[in-house]
Amino acid sequence: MILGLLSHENMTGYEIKKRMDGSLIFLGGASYGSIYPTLNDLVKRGMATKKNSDENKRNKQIYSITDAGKEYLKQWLNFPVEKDELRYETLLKIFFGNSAGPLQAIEHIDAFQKKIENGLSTLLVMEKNLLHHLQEDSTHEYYLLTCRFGVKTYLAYLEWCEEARNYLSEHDQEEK
Amino acid sequence: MILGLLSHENMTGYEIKKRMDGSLIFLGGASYGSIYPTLNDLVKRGMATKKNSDENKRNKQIYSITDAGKEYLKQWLNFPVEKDELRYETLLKIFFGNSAGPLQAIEHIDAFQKKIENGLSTLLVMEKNLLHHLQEDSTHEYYLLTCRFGVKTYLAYLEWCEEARNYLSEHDQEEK
DNA sequence: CTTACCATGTAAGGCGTTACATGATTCA
DNA sequence: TGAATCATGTAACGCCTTACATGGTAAG
Repeated sequence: MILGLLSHENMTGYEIKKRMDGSLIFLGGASYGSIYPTLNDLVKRGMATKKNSDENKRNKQIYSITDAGKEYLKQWLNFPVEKDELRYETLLKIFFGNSAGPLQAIEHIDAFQKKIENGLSTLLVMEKNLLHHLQEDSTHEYYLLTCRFGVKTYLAYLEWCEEARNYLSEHDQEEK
Repeated sequence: MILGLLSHENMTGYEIKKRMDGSLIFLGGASYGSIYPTLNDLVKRGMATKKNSDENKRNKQIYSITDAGKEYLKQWLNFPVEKDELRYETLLKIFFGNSAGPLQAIEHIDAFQKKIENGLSTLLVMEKNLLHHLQEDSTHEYYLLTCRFGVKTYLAYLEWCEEARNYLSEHDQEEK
């Protein structure tokens, strides 16, 4: 992922982290404790270079991808996908929800729904922006596809939230 | 998750692994190298007991949840969700797809679609079974909700696959 | 009789997080 | 001037996987 980001533009470790925690959170995050060592490893392996920006006294390291790095990235992209993994604790808590009862489950669904609604509105803004700037850069088309994936799945999640809540509250009434 | 499984029925480590890799793969898997030590840890912490089944000469250890384990599980279920994480390598490869081009991206989408179609048909079978046996056990209602989540999201994925493939193949023609 | 599956566990190692340590700059 | 943000890194630790090591049983 870091190599991919560097293929789009030169960045510092700090900026990479921000990107991963921000608009790309959808693709997965990372901590400084993994970003900086990875970056240095990429340099060691000849896939990136590190330049000290002297713009300020700030100790700012700007990383750039090399041709070898681009080649490696292309190879990785070419390679079949190994792992697609969804790990939703919410889902686990719903699955074992019988131990705690419907009210607990509904609380988890409510919390989940709020998170998803927030994520969705972010994605919709991104989508709009991408549609505006599609012509500028062909990478934007791929961003858009990823974004659309998010929009569609989040809409499905929200439908599920409604359905599940209705199901559980009906069941809860029967119990009384 | 192991504690949750034990709350539903007594099991061996081997059975737990099979369950996690089978119908519950949706909730996440685990290796023996994490299951057996966890099981022993649960025993050490008084949350489960281990009984040697003497049915055969087979060295079969059957684990059961204790009251303390049930209590701990309930507390965990009560606790707010900390992490819902989706890590789809497919998505990452689509996002950086510009480096490899639309044909590569379409290949990843095709492979993804096949995986999802398989998963969906499994989920639909599960759903049917659950609907048949809903009355028997109230845990089934929670299984059904989880299953419905899968069905809905997988359908959304498949819609996305169509959309993305169309988008990319149009774009590919323009390039020629 | 041998292949596949049942069954349990340990050891080494990889990967990533959290916490720590440090310091500059910007803005209110 | 103090808080927030920019900025980089290391060390300890936890968690998990892979690979190894071992053996029983069922079915063809």
